[in-house]
Amino acid sequence: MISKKTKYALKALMALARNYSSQQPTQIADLAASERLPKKFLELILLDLKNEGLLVSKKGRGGGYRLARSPDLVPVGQVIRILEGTLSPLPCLSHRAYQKCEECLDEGTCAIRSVMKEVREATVRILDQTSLQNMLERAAATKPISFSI
Amino acid sequence: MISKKTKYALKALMALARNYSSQQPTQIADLAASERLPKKFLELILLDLKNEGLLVSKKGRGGGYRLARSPDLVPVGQVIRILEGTLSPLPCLSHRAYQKCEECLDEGTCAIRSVMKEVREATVRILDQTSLQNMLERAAATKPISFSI
DNA sequence: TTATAGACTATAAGTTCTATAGATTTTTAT
DNA sequence: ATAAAAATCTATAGAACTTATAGTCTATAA
Repeated sequence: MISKKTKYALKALMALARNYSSQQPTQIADLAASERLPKKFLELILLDLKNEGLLVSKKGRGGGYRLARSPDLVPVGQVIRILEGTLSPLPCLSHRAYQKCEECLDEGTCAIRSVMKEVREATVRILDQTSLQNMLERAAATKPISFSI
Repeated sequence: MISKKTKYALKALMALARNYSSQQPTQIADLAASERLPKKFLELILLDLKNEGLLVSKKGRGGGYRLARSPDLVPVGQVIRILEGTLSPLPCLSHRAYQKCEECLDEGTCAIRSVMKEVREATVRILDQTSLQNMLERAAATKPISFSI
């Protein structure tokens, strides 16, 4: 189960992706309001995303946040890795956050690890092939009513 | 990331699956020792699995736990659902533990939900098609040294 | 030089995770 | 009958993580 923090990050990034072509930064307060996210919590999340290179910021009047690169170059998997630490269902399967299972005698023969490896691979395949841009297109495709009236 | 509790449950169930043909119950203390799991914590886990119908128990001398059915009839997915509550990466995607996302205006057009639905489906596909029996076979297949000497 | 907006640090309530302790109940063997 | 064995049940508690909020600091633009 992904955390609210991760979900908030994705919501905010989607909003920034929609504004990407405008070249204008979006302020935290506006993002929080439009996406209905707690403002102070969102601050921390955006800072994190900035420190990981996904966002650029500008202080002072007219400032705010922008995507550091085009929405089609931001895989959802990368976002989740930043917020959750890893995509892996087991610590002993993670590249970024590897940790040995203390009670495990032999990783090489651990069947739990073997099954979960399949899960991780399937998850990675989906999440790293889906960009913010893909997500925007999905939302548009499943929202026909806004256009048909 | 699955919890230690879930991992412990799978380890214990694998051990019980290996003993299934003997028709003899295995005691908590033996399970805890052979799988290197904290005994009192394991008690709670086994009780949970019993209440969900995966295990049968017998009290008193010669008692212990046994699988309620053949290892090939126990999907890993069911075990994880019992311990984690759901396989879903989002509360709004879970059948068993559905919860609306408060900040979400429209589930039908939520792109995060749409991508995560794919992840859930891939995960379910793997975990519900893999039984305890399959796991035992995997472990045997990846452990050739024990047999080749 | 003042208002604006992000950056940073601290804190804290709430929840979940991980685990242990102790008393109780059921069953078997003697 | 009774003693021993083993699961069952209830309570508790520390640690970690999640989900925030508050307040101060720093950079920028008008």
